[in-house]
Amino acid sequence: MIDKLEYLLALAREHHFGRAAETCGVTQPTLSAGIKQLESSLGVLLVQRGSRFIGFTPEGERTLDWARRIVGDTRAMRQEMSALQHGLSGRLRIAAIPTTLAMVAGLTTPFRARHPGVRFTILSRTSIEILALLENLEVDAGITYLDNEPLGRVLAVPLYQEEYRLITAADSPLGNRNEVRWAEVAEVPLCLLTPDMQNRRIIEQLLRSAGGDPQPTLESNSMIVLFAHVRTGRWASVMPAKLAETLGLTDTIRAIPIVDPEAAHTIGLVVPAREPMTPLNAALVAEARRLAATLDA
Amino acid sequence: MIDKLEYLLALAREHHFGRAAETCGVTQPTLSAGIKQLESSLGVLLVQRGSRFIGFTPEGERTLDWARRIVGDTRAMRQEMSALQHGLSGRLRIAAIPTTLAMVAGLTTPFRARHPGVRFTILSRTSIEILALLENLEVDAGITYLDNEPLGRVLAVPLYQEEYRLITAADSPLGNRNEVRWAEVAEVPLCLLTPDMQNRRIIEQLLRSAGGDPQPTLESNSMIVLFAHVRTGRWASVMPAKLAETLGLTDTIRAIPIVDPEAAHTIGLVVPAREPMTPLNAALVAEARRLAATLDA
DNA sequence: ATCTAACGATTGAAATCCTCTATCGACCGG
DNA sequence: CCGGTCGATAGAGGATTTCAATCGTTAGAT
Repeated sequence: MIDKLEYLLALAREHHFGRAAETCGVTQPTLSAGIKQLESSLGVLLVQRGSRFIGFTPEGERTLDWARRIVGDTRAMRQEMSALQHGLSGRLRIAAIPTTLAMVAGLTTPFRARHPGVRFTILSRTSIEILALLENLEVDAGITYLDNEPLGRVLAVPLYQEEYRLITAADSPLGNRNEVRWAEVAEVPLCLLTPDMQNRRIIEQLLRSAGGDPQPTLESNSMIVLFAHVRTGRWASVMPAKLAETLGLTDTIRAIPIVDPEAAHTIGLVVPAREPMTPLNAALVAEARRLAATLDA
Repeated sequence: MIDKLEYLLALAREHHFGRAAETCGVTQPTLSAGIKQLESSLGVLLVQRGSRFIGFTPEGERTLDWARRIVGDTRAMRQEMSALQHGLSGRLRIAAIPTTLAMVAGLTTPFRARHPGVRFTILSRTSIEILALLENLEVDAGITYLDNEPLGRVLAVPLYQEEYRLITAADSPLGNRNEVRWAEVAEVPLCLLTPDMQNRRIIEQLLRSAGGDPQPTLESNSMIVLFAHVRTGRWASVMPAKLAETLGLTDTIRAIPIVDPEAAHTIGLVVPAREPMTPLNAALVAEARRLAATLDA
C-alpha cells in the first residue's frame, strides 16, 4: 500500500510513468500496475488516461495530498527508529537559494560536529522550486526568503537579514564611495541572477522604485559566474552582504552598502510543518536557532 | 506495511496476540509474523517478549503513535475517496457517556436525514474510556464532558449545559417542592451511576460540598436501571435535566431543579484533532454545531 | 498521407511473499 | 507434576508481485 503511494508521488514528480518507475527502482509495468491497483483499491480514477500521462484527476490530486502525508509520516517513523538505535544518521537534503549558498556551511558545519553520522545533499534552487520540493518530500529543508512569497505549510526559522551591497572595482566610477543610493546603482551595468530568482526580482524592484530601468549586462543562475565576472574588475553586481564577505573581497574589489532605502529581506530555514518533525529536521531546526542567535549578536 | 501497523494497533487494544489476530481477521501466527516483520523492518524491538504479552518497548510505544497517525490517515483517505464516489457512507462509531445517551438521537436523526447512506454504532462508555477509544481509532467520535478531565488531542464542539434535577415521586418528602438545595438532596437515599462514571463523581462532589456524605442506596452503570427504579415511586435519583425530559416524566414522578449552587457542566462532541477530518467526522461536527445552535435558542 | 519514436497497457512466466494448519516449548496455577 | 494457555516456529499451499517482452496508440516529423 505505502509503496503504491510512493509510486503516485514519483509520478507526480516526473509526469512520466517510465521515469517515475526508474526513480522508484522498479520497471514501468510494475509502477503502472501499482497505480492501477491503488485506483481499484480506492474505487476512483487517479490518473487521467490518454496515450501519455496527461495529469491527475481531482480525486488523484486529493489522494496525492494524503500520499504526501502518509509517506512522510512513514519515513519520519523509520528515521526516528533508526535515530533511537544508532543516533542521528542518514542524509539531510537541503535546497537553498543561490544567494544563501555560502552561508549553508555555517549551518552544516556545527550540525555535523554534533551529529557526525549525518550526510548532506545541498541543492541550489529557486525559492519557488524549494517550496515545491518541500511539498513533495524531495528535500527535507529549504533556505529561502521568509517575507515575500507565501510559504505554505512550513515551519520557518529566521536566520538573518539579507542586506545589499554594490560589488565593484575600487577604481570604477562609484568605487571610492562609502555608500551609494539605489538610484545611482541603477545607472551601473550589472551582473545579476536570472529573472526566475527571487533575488533578481527583489533587486529589480528596488532599482525601479529608485527610478531606474535595470538592464543587466550579464545574467546567470550561478553566483559563482557573477562573482567571477566581478572579480575581473570590469563588471559590477549587487549581492547580499553575507555572500560578498564569504566570497572574499580583495583590496581592488569593494562591497559598498546601498542606501535609500536600506532594504533588507529575511532569510530563514523552512521545514515541512509536520508534527512531530523528523529527528533530522528537529536537530536542524535547533541548529538553525543557535545559528540565528549568533548572527543576531 | 499498513496492515502490519493495524496489527500493532490491535495488539495495543487487546494485549493478546490471539485476540488481536482475531479482530484483524487473521490467524495468530500471521499477526505474530507481521509484528516481527515490522520489528525487523524498523530495526527495533517493539514488543517486550516473554512467554506472554508483557507490553511494548519504549520504541514500540513511539511506533504506536506513528501507527495511529498513519492508519488513521489511510482510513481517512479511503473514506474521502468513497465519499467522493458514492456520497457519505459507511459506519459512524460514536461513544457517549450514559447521561447523554438520550440526546444522541438529536444528533443522529438530522444527520441521517441529510446522509441516508450512513450507519451508526453508538456505545455507552465512561468519559475516560471514550478518550482511549478515540485515541486508538476504535470510535470516530465521542460525546462527553468538555470541562473536566483533560481532553487530549481532540476537537471539541460544545452541545449543551448539563443541569441537575432531583427525580423523585410527587408524594415523597421533597416531592412537592419547586426547587431543592444540594444540602437537602444529600439527605435523600439515591440511585446513582457507578463511581467509574464522571457524572457520579460530579454529583458526589456537589453533595459533599453541600455538607452531605452521599451513600447511594443503589448504583448501576445503566441509566435505564436507575430510571426504572425511580419510576416505581420508591426511589429517587439525580439526573441531568435533558435526560429526565427524554425518559418521560409522569404526574407522579417529578424533576425538581437543584440549586445552591446551580451547577452545570458542558457536554459536547469530541473528535480526533486530525487535519483534515474524515468526511464523516466533518459532517458530524457540522451537525453538532447546528444542534448546539438550536439547543442554545 | 506515411513513417517513426515514445509512451503506457498487457501478457505470461518466474519469483516472492503471505497465510494457513499443525505443532512446539515455555510458563502458570492447581 | 499436570493440564491449560500463550506465543513462536515449520512447512505447504496459494496469492501476489515483478519482470522481460510485446502490443496498440498517438504525436510529431517528413
